Amino acid sequence: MNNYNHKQIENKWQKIWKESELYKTPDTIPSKKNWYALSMFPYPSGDLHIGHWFAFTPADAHARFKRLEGFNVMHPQGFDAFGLPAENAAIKNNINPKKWTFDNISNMQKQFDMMGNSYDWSRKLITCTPEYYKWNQKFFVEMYKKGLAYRKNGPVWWDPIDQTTLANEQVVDGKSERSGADVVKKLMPQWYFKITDYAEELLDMDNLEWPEKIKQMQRNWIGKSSGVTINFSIENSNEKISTFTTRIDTIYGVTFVVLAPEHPIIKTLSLSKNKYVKEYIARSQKMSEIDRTSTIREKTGVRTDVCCINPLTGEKIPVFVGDYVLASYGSGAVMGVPAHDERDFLFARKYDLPVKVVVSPDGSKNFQLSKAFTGNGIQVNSEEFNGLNNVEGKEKIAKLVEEKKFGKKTITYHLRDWLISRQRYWGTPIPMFYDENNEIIPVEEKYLPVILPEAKEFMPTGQSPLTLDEKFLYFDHPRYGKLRRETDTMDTFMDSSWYHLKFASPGILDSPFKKEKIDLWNPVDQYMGGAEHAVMHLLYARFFNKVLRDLGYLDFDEPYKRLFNQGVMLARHMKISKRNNPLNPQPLVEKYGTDSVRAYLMFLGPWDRGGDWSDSGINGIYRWLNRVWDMITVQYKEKNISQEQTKISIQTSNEITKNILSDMKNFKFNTTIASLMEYSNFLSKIKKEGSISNTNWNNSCKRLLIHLSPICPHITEEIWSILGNKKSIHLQKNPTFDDKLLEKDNLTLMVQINGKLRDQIQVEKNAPKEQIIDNAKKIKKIQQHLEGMKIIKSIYVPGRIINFVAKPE
RNA sequence: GCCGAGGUGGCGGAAUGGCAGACGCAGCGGGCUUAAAACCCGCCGCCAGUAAAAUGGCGUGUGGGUUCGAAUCCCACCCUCGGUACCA
Repeated sequence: MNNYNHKQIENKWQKIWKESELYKTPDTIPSKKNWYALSMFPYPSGDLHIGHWFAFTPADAHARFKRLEGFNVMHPQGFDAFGLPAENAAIKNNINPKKWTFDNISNMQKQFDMMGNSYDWSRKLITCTPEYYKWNQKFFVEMYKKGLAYRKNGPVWWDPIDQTTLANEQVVDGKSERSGADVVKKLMPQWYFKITDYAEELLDMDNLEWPEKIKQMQRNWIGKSSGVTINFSIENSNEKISTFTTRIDTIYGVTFVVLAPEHPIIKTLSLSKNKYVKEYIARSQKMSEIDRTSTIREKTGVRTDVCCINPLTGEKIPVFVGDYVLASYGSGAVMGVPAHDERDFLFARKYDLPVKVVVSPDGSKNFQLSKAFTGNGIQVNSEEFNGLNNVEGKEKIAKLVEEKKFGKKTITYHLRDWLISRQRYWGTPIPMFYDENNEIIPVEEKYLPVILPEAKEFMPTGQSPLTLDEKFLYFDHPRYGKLRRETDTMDTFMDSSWYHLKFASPGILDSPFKKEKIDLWNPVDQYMGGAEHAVMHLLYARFFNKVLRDLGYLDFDEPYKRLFNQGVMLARHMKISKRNNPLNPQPLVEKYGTDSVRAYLMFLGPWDRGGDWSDSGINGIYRWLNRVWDMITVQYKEKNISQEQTKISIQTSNEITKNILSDMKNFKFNTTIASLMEYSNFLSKIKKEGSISNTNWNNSCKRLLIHLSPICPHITEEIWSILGNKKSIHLQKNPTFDDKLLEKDNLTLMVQINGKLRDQIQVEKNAPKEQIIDNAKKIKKIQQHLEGMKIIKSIYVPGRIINFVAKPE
């Protein structure tokens, strides 16, 4: 028999699978249920590195496993092809972004082939093609007509390196998530999607089988908080300052009110006539957003010339401007309660403002504070509410505020509307016209797609490069005459918000997708990808699903039924250079083969944990696959068939299958492989002895191969065909197990004294408790340890342990 | 600060109330070989003990607790990673 030649085998089978269209998925197969296995599609950056392998090959193994379980599995792949890197490459190397993107795609697709994944490439999609982005545009127009897309002049995050605007989510620590630049706020007209309309529904994730961690992150991001909006009237004015608070129970403790520097009332009341106020506001606007939002920074502010009135007490309260108050949250103004809010406490101390305790932990009025007391307690100094628990106080005071029309209960969210427009070239053109009065006219469907024209100039200027294209910019409309086009393009998260639908319905040109096909496959049964998309892609896709539902395209509420996040593959302590790139899997594939690389990535540890990449240890996997190859391809010879070994081998086989079926289901590839290694070690011992029949041997080998096939699809397919099987191993069914066969006649029980292991004992399956305990007591070693002791209790847990609790006599 | 995950041999990790360290890497000893690689066999937590064994003690970040019994459950703390942060 030949030696294991991974290179030849992998080439051979990849070619055969392609030619026979083994992984092409029909929409339905009678008697099979559909299963949609989706990996988050990649950005075509140029090369697939080991991180991509870590994301995609275990996902493929899981999809293959579902196939063995008897599902009709669709496992598609495509390219998230719009985005900045293409444009940056264009600027840097003077390459056409389209060419750059498509070159990368063809290169990456070759690398994808090397992985041996079971992709149905007939469903491939590339988001930068007009056939795809046309539907972005159609959806956009429909959303506009429903009031879900709107244009607003607003303060937006501006990335000075990428020269474009960013959504809230794309700003991390005051820096651009993409470029790393310090972002600044700019006032510009922008397009938004009204994701906030769906905030409440997005919070409902009870029916999602997602990691709790991701759900929690989304909940935090949406940031629901309920409280009361209460209005403070201003002395000698008809204006009111409305403030939002979650602690209406502390209303009697308000000793000042703080406005955000951007608060509109500052203008209305001409508060900046006061030169200190004017200077303060000017200074805070110059300050970078990172400095302003730094929590370590001292809270500062400036006193204005006006006072307002606490509607409940009638007290006169000074009004400040302070940059620790954010214009974009709540109502842009807060009531200052220094006794019960950390920030207000620091502010009050700095400006020597009174601190009035209204909630006290023990109910005493003269409770002394060294810092704010933010816990629950008893209302004091709160007029008619004194003596109440503040939780109750909160309810009662809120009721009073509503009755007296001082304000009303309010719910606010941290979530802001999704900023969708980008002043960049390589994206979906936003399908809108403007007439001479700057009135917005959506592009009619017959004029879609608005084709992204070829461009020559990509230098970021703050305006979309499309502005420079006169031919694109103006349109002679039969009804409206000469119209100017919108030149902004869409955020690429638009593309990934519905791509999973397109996979289910490929090749359709007259509509985004066919509903009958969508319903066959969606929602996605198993979505797999990195946790870095927890609050962006995954939230947008959920929002978009609900929008499409409300537009009548879909009937279901959520796009991804189950989600699994693989961990991050780090490459620390390693220099990445083009010549010697430790992240490039190609040399490993050359040396050990795809199957070894796949198995090694899955063997490293739990998939959701990730780890520091190192290839030490892959040789162990390679050696093992070689042993499996030799063991099965070299003829088995019966020698002395033993009933005992036959029984053990059947037990072992059943046990292994039971473990593997459960581990594979739960993405525990590492323990699956460990079980397979154990099984092959066991079989190789059997082979040396020749102690089971040929039939049993063959069945065991088949079992091993089928279990291994999702992880190592090539070697298993080759051995499978060497064994004479005509139909692909990837079209087989999982081996089964029988719980009855797992029961053993004799068990080994551990014997403990006071919880310390002292010896073990063989017992018969159905032996009575008393007899077992009695026998255990008689063991020599146990007797030795019990010398001078008295057994006060004997514990017997069937199938597990015996424990004697003993004391000195 | 807050939310979440985690801390186990030289390394990756296994065990989620009952044999700690499965499986593998590295290492050590031996076989095969003129030799090396490959391959095969054996050993491999720490300390004490022994000619070698036997054997005993200790041991899952730290300290306490629950339990006949804890890596696993509870409390407090320390550290690492991920997320988030003046959200009123």
